[in-house]
Amino acid sequence: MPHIPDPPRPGRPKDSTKHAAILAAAKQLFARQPFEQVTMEAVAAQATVSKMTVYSHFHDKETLFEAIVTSVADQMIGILSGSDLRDAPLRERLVAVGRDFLGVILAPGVCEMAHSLPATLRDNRPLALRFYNAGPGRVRRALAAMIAGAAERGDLAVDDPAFAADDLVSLWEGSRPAMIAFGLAEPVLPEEIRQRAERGTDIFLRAYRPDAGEG
Amino acid sequence: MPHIPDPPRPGRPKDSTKHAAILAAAKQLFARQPFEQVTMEAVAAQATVSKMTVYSHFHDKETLFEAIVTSVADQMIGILSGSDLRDAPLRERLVAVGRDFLGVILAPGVCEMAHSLPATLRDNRPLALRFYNAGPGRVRRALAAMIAGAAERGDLAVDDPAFAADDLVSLWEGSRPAMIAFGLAEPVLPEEIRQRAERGTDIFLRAYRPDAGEG
DNA sequence: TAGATACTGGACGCGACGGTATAGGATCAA
DNA sequence: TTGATCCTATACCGTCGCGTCCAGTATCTA
Repeated sequence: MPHIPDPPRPGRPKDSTKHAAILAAAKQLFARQPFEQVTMEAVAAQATVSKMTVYSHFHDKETLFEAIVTSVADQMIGILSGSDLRDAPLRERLVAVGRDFLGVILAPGVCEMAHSLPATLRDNRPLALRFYNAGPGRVRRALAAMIAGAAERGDLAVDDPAFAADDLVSLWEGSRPAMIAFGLAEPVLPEEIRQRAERGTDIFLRAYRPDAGEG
Repeated sequence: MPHIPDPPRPGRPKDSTKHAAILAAAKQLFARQPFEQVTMEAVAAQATVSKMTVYSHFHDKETLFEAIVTSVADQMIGILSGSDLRDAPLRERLVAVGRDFLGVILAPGVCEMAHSLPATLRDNRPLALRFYNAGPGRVRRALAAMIAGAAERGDLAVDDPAFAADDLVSLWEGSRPAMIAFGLAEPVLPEEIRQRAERGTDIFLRAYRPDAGEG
């Protein structure tokens, strides 16, 4: 996404801080309420900006929403593409990916939104796909590759790396995202994220360790 | 919930088939769209009933929604309270519970709704709690008890039965519910439910088998 | 048969919200 | 300074959906 460097137009330029403020306000509101319940007036008020300004930066409510989703997706990519640790032992690599993944998916703002997204995105397949591929999908693909490599080296006894990656992610998450979405649990602390990543990884390794004799 | 047997009132009695039709129509619509997008007119049309009739049976849109949630929750309880199989081997018992659970949670109508519920129920804790306790919560409690029993008998090496139950449910579900909610996958066939229940259970048993030496 | 209630269909009041219009002040480049 | 554009504030329009009212008809009990 190369940011075209403003072809110098006459008149007063747009205030990029307002743009950011609107984006931040919308992100916060969409995280709390589903699409229909977020009013453009509320976004404007939250950003301490006139409603007209909102419409001057984002033509549409849907355009604004898509900008949010895209932004979160990009943020996910940024965080998740860093965690690899080429030559650390397998467990450490998995735990690191798990920590990053949980850090994103359980973040105070993201988690609630992630669970109100489906309802809104069900009739917007392209955007839904993009979001999924930037977050959960990306992690699953990376994990499947790591697992396949470990299997070839004989470090894991795995039938299908994709299934195994799914298992690992599921063990990391547990019921936490659902509970948060239901409003039955508070957002997690970093300490719990670390514990979940380690616990899930250990259980995974125990289930798939080579001497378990599973084809 | 004992159904009070109609204190005989004068005049034409309410048509219970209409009541059921409204409930069914609403269940179908709420499964597809979030709360705000379902119009009472649509419910009436779907039930081939006048809008006024809808309001005569359910005072409110929220009342109707709560009736749906309650109905689904009761249905869950009905299905899930049957699966126990007192003296079958552990694996068979777990697989049976898993099949029932997945059958409910991945059912064509329930799964989509389950993922639009949180957004609607976040400001209705009691109802959210009731739903959770009737479905996922109930299963987790039952599983924790079964797992604790197996651990006492030495059939499993488990630190915390509640965590372990969480792991098992997570392995059963995988990413399927999320994918369906995002509209990126179709509702599942019974065959896949069986496979998931067995696969998840086997992986769980492998991770927690006693000779793995985990405290 | 009479009285009471249920169902239908259409019309409608009302509030909420997305989006537009307008007018006036602010801020930039030339 | 000028002209173009941005931002604000407010008023406004159109629509949509909830919930109600009403007049007419159907159905039940006594």
